[in-house]
Amino acid sequence: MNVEQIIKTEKKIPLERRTIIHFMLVNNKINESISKALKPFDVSLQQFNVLRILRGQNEKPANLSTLNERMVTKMSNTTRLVDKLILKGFVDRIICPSNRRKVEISITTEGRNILKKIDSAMIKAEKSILENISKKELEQLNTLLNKF
Amino acid sequence: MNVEQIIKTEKKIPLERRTIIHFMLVNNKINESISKALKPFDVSLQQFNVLRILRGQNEKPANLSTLNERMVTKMSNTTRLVDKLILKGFVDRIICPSNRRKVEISITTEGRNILKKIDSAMIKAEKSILENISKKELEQLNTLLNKF
DNA sequence: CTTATACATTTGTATATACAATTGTTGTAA
DNA sequence: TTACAACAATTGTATATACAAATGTATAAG
Repeated sequence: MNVEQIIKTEKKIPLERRTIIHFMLVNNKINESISKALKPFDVSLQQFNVLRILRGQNEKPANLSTLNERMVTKMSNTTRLVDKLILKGFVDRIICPSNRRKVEISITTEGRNILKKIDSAMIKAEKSILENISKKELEQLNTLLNKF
Repeated sequence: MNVEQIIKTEKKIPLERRTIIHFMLVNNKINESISKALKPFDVSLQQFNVLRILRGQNEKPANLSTLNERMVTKMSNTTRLVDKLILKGFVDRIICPSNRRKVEISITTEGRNILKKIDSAMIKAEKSILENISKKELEQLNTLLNKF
């Protein structure tokens, strides 16, 4: 991936700016790959993220603020994100009996089933995204990302 | 930046997946920084990108498809993005005389002025994003990003 | 017990973006 | 020259997201 070539400029970009642009370009590519993998299941990246969080709770439901805390990309409207998942039948939402201000969101069997199907597509997407990166390079990348 | 801590999970995430999540987290942070830097100027990241492309043309106007080609994050509606910039008085748009299907978009003096102001805010944001990264690490990062 | 404050979520509204269909223009083959 | 395909941008529409205000509930102070 050559930055100058992709954004079609002949100018020399300072290393700092170039790195940030580079970063965004790679991120776009990653997002495209993953969105494409999710498309057949009619589930967005954010929706998938919520489903995965709920599965990770093993049976224990989560409330909205917990979901928000754990999402990779925080959203300013998790209510409506959950609305969509309810419409699709992948999650349930009930008012928390011990604190009626809160809400308890849990994944349904149907939600677990779709997640299971998505899992293999996701692993495939991840592999294809990282196909040119060795394990050593992955570790190196993680070390660098830690510095941000 | 510790991935597990940020998304608040105790589970071990496989290195591939962890790297991708890590990547997204850093990207979110970068976007936040830059958006915050742009906020006082009431210009979005994409709008800023278009302005910078137009400035890079030195005087030569660009048409829509050229803009789209050169944008870091491609959009499926550059027309309306340009509409916003016209409303703000930062760009002009005329129908291309030699080919009336095309359009010629150019940056106005006002656009150049705001860009000049944004420039220093942007350099500051870039510096703060990369404050913990040495030059050597930057180069290392670029090498790794090239592999995607 | 009443009132005020903090909390958790939802709703309203504006804006942004994606995608497909449409419009208007140009090039080209008969 | 006409008819048709290709091109470039715009428009319509649905969906996504951001942000602030509103709703309903719990907690705490007097």
